[in-house]
Amino acid sequence: MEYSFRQIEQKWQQQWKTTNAYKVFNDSTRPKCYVLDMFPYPSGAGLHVGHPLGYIASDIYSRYKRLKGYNVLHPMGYDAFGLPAEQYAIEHGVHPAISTDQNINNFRKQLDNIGFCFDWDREVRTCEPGYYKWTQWIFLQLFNSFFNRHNGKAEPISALVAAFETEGNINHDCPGNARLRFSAADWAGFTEKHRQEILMDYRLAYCGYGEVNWCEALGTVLANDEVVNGVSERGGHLVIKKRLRQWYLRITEYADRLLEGLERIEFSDAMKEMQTNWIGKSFGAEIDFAVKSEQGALNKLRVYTTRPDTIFGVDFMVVAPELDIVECLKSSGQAAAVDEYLDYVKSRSERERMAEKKISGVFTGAYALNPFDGREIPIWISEYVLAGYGTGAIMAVPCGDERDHKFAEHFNIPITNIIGSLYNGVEANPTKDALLENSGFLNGVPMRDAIEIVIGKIEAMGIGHRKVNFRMRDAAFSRQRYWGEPFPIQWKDGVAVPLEESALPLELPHVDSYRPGPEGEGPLANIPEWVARELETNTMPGYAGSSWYFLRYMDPHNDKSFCDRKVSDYWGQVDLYIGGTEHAVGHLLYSRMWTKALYDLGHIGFDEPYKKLVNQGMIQGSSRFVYRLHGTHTYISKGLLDREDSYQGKQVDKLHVDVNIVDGYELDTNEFKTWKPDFADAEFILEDGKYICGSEVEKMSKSKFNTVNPDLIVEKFGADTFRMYEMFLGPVEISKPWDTKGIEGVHRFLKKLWRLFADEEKGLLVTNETPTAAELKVLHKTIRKIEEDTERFSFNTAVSSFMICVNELHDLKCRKKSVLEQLLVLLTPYAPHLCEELWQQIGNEGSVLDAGFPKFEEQYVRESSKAYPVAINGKTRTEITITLDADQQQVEAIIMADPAVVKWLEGKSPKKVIYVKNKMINVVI
RNA sequence: ACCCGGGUGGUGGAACAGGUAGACACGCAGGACUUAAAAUCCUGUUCGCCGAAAAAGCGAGUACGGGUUCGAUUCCCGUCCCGGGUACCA
Repeated sequence: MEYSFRQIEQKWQQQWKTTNAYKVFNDSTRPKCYVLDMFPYPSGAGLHVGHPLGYIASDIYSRYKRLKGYNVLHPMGYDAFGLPAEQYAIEHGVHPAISTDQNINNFRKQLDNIGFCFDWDREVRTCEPGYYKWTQWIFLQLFNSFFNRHNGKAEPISALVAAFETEGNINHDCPGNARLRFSAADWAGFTEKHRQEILMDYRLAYCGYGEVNWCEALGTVLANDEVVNGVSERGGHLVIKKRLRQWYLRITEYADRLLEGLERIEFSDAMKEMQTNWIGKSFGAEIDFAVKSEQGALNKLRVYTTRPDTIFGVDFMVVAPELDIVECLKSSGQAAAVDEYLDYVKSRSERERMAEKKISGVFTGAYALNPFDGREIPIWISEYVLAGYGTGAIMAVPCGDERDHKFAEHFNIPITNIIGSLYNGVEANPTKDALLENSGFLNGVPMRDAIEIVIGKIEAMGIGHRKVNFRMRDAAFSRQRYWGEPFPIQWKDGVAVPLEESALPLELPHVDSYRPGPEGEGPLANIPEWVARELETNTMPGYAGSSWYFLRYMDPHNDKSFCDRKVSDYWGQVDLYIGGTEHAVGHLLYSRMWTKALYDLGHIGFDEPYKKLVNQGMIQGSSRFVYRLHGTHTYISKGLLDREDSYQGKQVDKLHVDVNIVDGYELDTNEFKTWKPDFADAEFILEDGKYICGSEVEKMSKSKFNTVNPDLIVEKFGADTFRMYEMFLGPVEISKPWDTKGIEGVHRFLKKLWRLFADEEKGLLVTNETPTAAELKVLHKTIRKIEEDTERFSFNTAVSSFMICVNELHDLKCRKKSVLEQLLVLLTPYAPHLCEELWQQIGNEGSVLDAGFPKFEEQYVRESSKAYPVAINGKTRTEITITLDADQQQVEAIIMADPAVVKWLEGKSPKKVIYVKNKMINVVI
């Protein structure tokens, strides 16, 4: 009886399917547990070994919770809309629906191979009308709502209209237009169109205008990372900023609640910090500075600052170059320089602008006047100030801000020191603790106090006011693309009119060409019938479907509602969410916002989607390289090279080679010759009879030939080995390169475990004898460790513990059923196939999936003494075994009698003996 | 540039609340079984010094430079390198 994993795994996968072993019901007397993986995008490249890392972790946790008696929801589906499928369609003419379908089938086959416990009856695909009907429905909920700042909640827009009719907007500041003020009478007098324009400025999903990266040559809008140095990545065409009509989500209204919610959820501190920084709440003031300019067209410059206390240290102003006011500021002398600089900035993406180390900027020729001492302050423009944040203009205080300091140094702007000796003339000091100097009426005042004093003063003078700002902007919610959800919106006389609920889903129509429409519109604008119906031609972005999918899994077939309220009340929040940090400030913020809005409107009973988040690290690729003598078919083994790029002084080209035809670092030269036609005539210069490849850690990607298909690993070693090996690689949250070379060890472990139960010739060896104390100690140590490690997602150390357990039981020659069968249950979440097989072989009824997690009993592992490390002055010198109940005096007496300690004391008497119970002893001389 | 994370033997990693650095594996070396190989089993394996070897011992050591502490991989300050994110990749 040998461990034939292939046969065993296929048998149980089939069996579990037949018995519906993973079907989950929405009602149960057992406590619920919802375990979710981040939604995968089904890419054409298929699954590589990096993808399943998180899925295996969540699968283990799900199975563990099931053994612990929970009703576990662990679903899977596909975030199926997206740019790559559309790009593929443009290049190959294949409809995205078809390629997406193929990709999904491929993904599914690969997933099935690994033996996950997903309830596939709950699969969802965002691109199916049955799903996106509800994405559209939720969009309409947002469209038909506004954020009531008085109670901090989303409410129906009808409530706002009612308020406008009776009192105007006196109690409801307009988020889209802060200065808007009207009375009930005004409202009554407005045209319907005007009213709708006003309401648009309140809606949670609204239409506005925004700048995009426009590439005229491609006729399309580009993502930031498709733009490199002002030109398109594909083709190198010029890219400029263009203003387009866009949909937005008013996520900024939720900024405070998104911050507050972080206190109630278990995300890592790093993740909370990233979200907090992204939201970027700051307290400061807006201050108006009088302007002295040649044109005289602008009388004040409004800046936002978090440090009004430094107002006497302002040495220059910086205005975002794209602000309209720049035109009014420039003097005739500076006009040429300003215009030239504006041209430069136009070609720069926001990312490039922020990443730029080189300091650039131009003086406008205008001055602002310090309201307190009348000093003339030159107004500059520079790309380091962005139009979208604050007022798009800052007051620069070089002695207190590093970027301002560098700018001043670069342009030789004199620096005013307002913090005395705390400024060293070389580096800015951003302290808030200095006593102000050179600061008029603020001299001698601590900066912290001065903040309030200045705000009070500018408010009294009517030249500014206290202001809370957020770095976060409203989320752009439309794409000029085909492969996304259509908006359920019609445009009538320039007014957006929502479709009736009964008209949903508004299905994505078929198109013959995926080319963009006219004027930067999406492909839908090319369809005459669509345009004739006055339907919105934008589609929703990738994160629309993924912002609420966790709700649909609860009730995936419901055609009356996105999710029945009773069902969402039962499942509630996701208890464990596993996914990568790359979603930190995108998906994770959007879905939190959607959840809050749905909660406010009474559709669900909780306002945070994910109770606990565990981040999974990336599995990187370990690329392999061959070295070709330039212009020949001769390949040089790595060890023979002089340098990476030269062999005996001649040039060598470094080429990626498929990692799958390399064993460790040794190339299979025969396979290499058949890999690509180019290499058929390859000749090799070997070292020690081998061709040794170079290596590098890179992102796993098809183009680098470093992807490894999990199918191959499963084929060779089995799914159970694959699952455990991925966990054994290291902590789930750490990124690491994939390397197959350690997998043998995990496979050997499973075979060794198998041999505890059975022998190839003799068959089953398990006995009904009573276990010894030593065996029970091993078992219970392992129960405790596995439970602890699984609870804290330390799967790599859990695998180690299993290995230790099996090694020890092997040394004890343990064949006792009562011990071994409990070990099987412990291991089931990690290696379900093998455990189910042996569970059945040793004569158990029913499935090991529901066997119940073993109970740890302390009595079997109790120790009475410990071998203490004894250090002299912090250096461990010897080890002495002492009973655990010894007290300080007893311990001192024992160690003073120890020859090793006596030797190290060299006749001196110790100053102090530090004794930490159950840890260590340190003798200080 | 900014925000977040990471850096420990030849390799992946362990050390969970500041207490024996290197668990568990891979690889490598030696041995057993075998005609041989595979599989399996046993022994050793941070580096340096001492030593014929074994045993024992000494010194150094967790990216680098400082600090706090009886004691630092762990806490604090600074530096370097790598990864993720920076708003239309998902």
